[in-house]
Amino acid sequence: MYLRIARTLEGEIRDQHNAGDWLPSEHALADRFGVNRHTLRRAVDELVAAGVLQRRHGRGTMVIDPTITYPISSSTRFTANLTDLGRQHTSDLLVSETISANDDVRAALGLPRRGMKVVHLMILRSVDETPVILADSYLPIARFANLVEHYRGGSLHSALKQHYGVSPRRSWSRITSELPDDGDASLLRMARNRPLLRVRSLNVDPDDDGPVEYVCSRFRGDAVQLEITPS
Amino acid sequence: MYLRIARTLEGEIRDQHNAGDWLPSEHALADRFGVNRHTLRRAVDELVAAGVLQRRHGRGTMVIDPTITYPISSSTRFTANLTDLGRQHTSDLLVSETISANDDVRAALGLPRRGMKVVHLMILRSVDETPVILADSYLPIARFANLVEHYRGGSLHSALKQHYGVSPRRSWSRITSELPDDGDASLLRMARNRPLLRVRSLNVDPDDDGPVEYVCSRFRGDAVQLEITPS
DNA sequence: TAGTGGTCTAGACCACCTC
DNA sequence: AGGTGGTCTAGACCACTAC
Repeated sequence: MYLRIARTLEGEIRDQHNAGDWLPSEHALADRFGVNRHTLRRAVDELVAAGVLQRRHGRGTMVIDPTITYPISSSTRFTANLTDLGRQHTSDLLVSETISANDDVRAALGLPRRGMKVVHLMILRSVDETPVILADSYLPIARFANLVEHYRGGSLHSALKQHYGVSPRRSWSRITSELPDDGDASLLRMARNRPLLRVRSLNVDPDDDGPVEYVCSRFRGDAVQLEITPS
Repeated sequence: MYLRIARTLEGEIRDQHNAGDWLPSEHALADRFGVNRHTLRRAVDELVAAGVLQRRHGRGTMVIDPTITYPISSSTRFTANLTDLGRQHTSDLLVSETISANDDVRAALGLPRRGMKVVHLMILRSVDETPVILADSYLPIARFANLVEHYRGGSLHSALKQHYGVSPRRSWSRITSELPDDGDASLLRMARNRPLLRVRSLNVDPDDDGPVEYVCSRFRGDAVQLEITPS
């Protein structure tokens, strides 16, 4: 019964509601479907788990953007070629700062000592107003002095080439899948219970194979397909 | 209260239980904690969602391997190199049959007509009794006649080489992330709300680049890390 | 047939938010 | 103060699994 109610509700939401709308109260919905409030809650549980609804204690139950939550047609998927990651799409620079490298970054970039400084860039790449990739880039400050001043947005790799004469080449990529934290889910406009593709990769200087950029990218797992072909 | 019970239960499970153990019944646990069965169920819900427990209707509630469920240390992760996929680990042949190719398989293998026959193999690869990869392989029957008889388990690519003289080479791989369905979650002993890495790839004959095998592999996203390095 | 988890009902009280 | 979602209780019946 709760599954039937969930399907009914889901259809109505897709037809009649937009993101941000508030649902009638659980009490009202339970009355309307002629079931106990617990049963109605169980139905809403399903849609919360599916990423369609979001509960707010004391306020109500809100509709989340349904158009992104259900990219059922595979034609709506983005395809990202691994060799092109970090070089395409419109991008917004969210963070640009100099920080001390943590252990992961140090290991990837081969920095010898703790606490060495790196430039941290957080970039959100979008296609047609839809956020697709959220990427943290880490570059050693020793090699890219003043990068924070030189790069203000757009193509990072163009800036690297223009100001430092480097055209990084991908060395390796490691792919895992996780659930997003609140911040990532919000920026990528995805439900917290939908999977996230995480790609960590290292870019090196093609001349000397020295590490120049460590990137941790996050994709909406349901919206992006990574394609790997032999180089 | 249900959160307190969940934490208590989780601690006991990690200390005293191994994967495959059955928990006491909900009725017994509710009695023991002095709460209503619904409250106890709500606590168990948490651990099911966290991937610690798995319910089986009519049988009981089972403990899932906690060492894989919480791979907090990255050293406990499996690493699979994309070029090695399908050639390693111990494997169980779950399904071996001849079927009509669906559209996805036809497109990948370049089969001209609808309804052409392919061999479908479903293989579960495990490491130390832990299921890691679940793979569906599709091979054109025209090229691999009697494969169902020739291959009974073990290394598929050894069998292909021995009986058909082919050593397939990876042509491309496409990676997405999804939530598992019931069957996949059960076979991979993972929670339904944890992410799944899905890798679709095509293997070709190195001699003529003709498609010989289309593979759809599923990994536990939290237990496996795909590594990609230039060949 | 007995035991297990799955669902539904009915009612109560609490915590949170808005007015 | 009144409405919303969050939790707990009590009891019932069903569906599935094992013996």
